[in-house]
Amino acid sequence: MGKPRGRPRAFDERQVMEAAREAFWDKGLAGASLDAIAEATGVARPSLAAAFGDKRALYLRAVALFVGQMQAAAKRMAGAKSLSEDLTAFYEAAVELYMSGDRGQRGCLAICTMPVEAVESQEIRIALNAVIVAVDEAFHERFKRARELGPGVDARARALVASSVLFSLALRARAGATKREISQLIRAGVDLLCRK
Amino acid sequence: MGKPRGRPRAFDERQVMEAAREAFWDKGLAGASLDAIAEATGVARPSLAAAFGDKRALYLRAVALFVGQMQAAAKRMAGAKSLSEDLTAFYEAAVELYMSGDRGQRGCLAICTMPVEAVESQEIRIALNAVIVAVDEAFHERFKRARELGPGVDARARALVASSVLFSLALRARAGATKREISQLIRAGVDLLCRK
DNA sequence: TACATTATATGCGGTACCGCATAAAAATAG
DNA sequence: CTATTTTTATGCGGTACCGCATATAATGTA
Repeated sequence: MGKPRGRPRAFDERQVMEAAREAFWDKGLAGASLDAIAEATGVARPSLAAAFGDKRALYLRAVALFVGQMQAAAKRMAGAKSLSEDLTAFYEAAVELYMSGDRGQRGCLAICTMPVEAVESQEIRIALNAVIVAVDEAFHERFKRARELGPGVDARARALVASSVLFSLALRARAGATKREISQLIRAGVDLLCRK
Repeated sequence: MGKPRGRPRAFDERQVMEAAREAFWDKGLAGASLDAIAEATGVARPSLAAAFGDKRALYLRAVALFVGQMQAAAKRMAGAKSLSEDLTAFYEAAVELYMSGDRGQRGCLAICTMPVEAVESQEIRIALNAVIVAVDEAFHERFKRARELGPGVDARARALVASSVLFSLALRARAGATKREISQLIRAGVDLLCRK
């Protein structure tokens, strides 16, 4: 493929996406403004619109970027160690992300900012559901391989509860929970999830 | 207390609160407009401001109204029946509320609309945390009384996971989960939470 | 009946926001 | 060098929203 025809992009698409992710992570879809993203990146709004579409489309791309990073972390859970070690490692990696950010803890971009939009926007509702299902399936995969649990254990049921613990961590982190409280939940969740 | 001095209220405060709750439940704080609430109730905006303060104050009152209704439902969990029956009954009562609404499922007003505001507004972050803690404590009370579980079981740890299941139900309902999926989660959660 | 008090109704001011339209700029292709 | 294509920059239009200020109405009190 040769060089593109017209005037080249003057901005870095990845940089804009990261700025958008930060803005939406802090304020959600309704609370964030394209003006702020445009100013933060030095890109004019019409350029954003041409490259990414409208505000909602940019938001959904930012969510996808975030989810992709989460899924990369989830692969560390692929069964290298024991079930409880893998679960703990994944929860801790997630919390690491949830508690990052200079301006305080922000939880999960998807779980903490999509639900509020999910009633008015079918598109976002479907995307949110896709995120939830993906988390369920990631845990399901891990539980299916868990030989620590007897054959009578329902891997699917465990996965639903494991997802719930993750969502809870996401919410609590954003609500300002301490690391100590977070750790207690991780321990309680893993302990219960690994019962025979 | 005698009658108040000046001109009497021409609107029903409770009716306004319910309209506010509906609006915020659907759209969240940023997405809902005072204009819409004013129009829906026939009350002019300045009257709302005089009676309830600004938008955020009205939102927090609507959340308090909702949480109060939830807590009333939680008291049904006071230990009348077995642990698993009480947990199931409470989850089902909550889900009943989460899946109500003509325009589709809305989940929990607090869990689904407060987090997005919790980064920018310390007031809402604290209020959200208070809701979470209240849920934790409600479950904690119930687990402390559960004699089905041995004395070695950590009631506090169980409560943290039980809360997580509730939050998960709230999120999934808003994401459009089916009643079947919701039921599976309740069953999986209760089953695990009642393990010895 | 006159006054004080509270609530209501209307309207203004300012801000922020999104989307689009138009014109200029920067690159490639012929 | 000209034409074409794509991006950029500026600006306009319209909408929605919140908060406040002012004037009016309705009630209790003297």
